[in-house]
Amino acid sequence: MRISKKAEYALRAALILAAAAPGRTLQIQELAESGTIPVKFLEQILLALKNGGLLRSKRGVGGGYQLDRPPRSISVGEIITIIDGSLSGLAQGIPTSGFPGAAGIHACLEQADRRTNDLLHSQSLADVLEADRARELLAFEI
Amino acid sequence: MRISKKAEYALRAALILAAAAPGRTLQIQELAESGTIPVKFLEQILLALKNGGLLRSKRGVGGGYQLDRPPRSISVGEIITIIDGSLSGLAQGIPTSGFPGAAGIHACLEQADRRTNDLLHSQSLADVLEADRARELLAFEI
DNA sequence: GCATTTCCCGACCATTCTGATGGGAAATGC
DNA sequence: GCATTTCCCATCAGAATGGTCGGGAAATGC
Repeated sequence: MRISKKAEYALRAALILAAAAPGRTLQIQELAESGTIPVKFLEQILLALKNGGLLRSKRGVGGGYQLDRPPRSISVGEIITIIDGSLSGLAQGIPTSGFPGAAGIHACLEQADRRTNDLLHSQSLADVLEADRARELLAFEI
Repeated sequence: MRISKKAEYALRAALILAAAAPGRTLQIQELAESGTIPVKFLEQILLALKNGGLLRSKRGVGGGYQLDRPPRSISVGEIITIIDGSLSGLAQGIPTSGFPGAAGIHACLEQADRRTNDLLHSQSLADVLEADRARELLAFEI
């Protein structure tokens, strides 16, 4: 029913990378500080994101991480899915038969899953950052 | 990210009650067998549903449970909410500031929550049973 | 008054999940 | 060859999940 801390951290890190100057690499340390994330925990997360095809990394002096694709083409849903395995699996494990309404309830939950999936896969990191800026502007005007 | 087993059982029990002849009371034993639910566990669940204003109960010989309202006016979302406390809290615990995109990501997840909430609160037990019957009919024609 | 059935506790338990932490191997740059 | 930084596996404590068990009180029907 919730998003895992791990996925939350992954989103933070991805957003920080997305907000950084394009082409710039950030090290785990910097990301951990900017996002207030435990370093070693973040390490695992970045690794997962890398293996998920989202990040590119470079070892050694001057190494670090950067997004492997433009922020416009990376969705919130994709990140959560990489980390948590799935996103909003309300229908997971629910039987499709065995008692009255079984198929119906499963279909219903599946539809809910589809909706959040669609929404979160349609929101890119760029969208999120823009929403953030729009919100700041609004706050300023008030 | 998932619906708890408890909520799943609650849905089963509610649907079984909804499918029964109106006005008929079912005992824990019957519900447990029809829904394949551990009896003592179900007891807790029915109690919660009763305190949530969904069920009416009667003690003693010939006692049991029945819905306190027509199936048309009880939603899937209501049941899950009573048992799990909330439904689809993707945005729960996500900060609204502290790093670039924080507000944006929170807003995004909140929107997803609103959508599943709307959907599941719009689906009544009656709807679910009907969907079930429609599906059976379809299977028959194939 | 006796059987039945819900009500309502509270304790316990096994397993899994979550949120980390630690230590070393392997690249890389100089 | 040495510092740096990622890679990767192993482990761990604590919480949550999904129950189980027991027992006594209170309705209700006969």
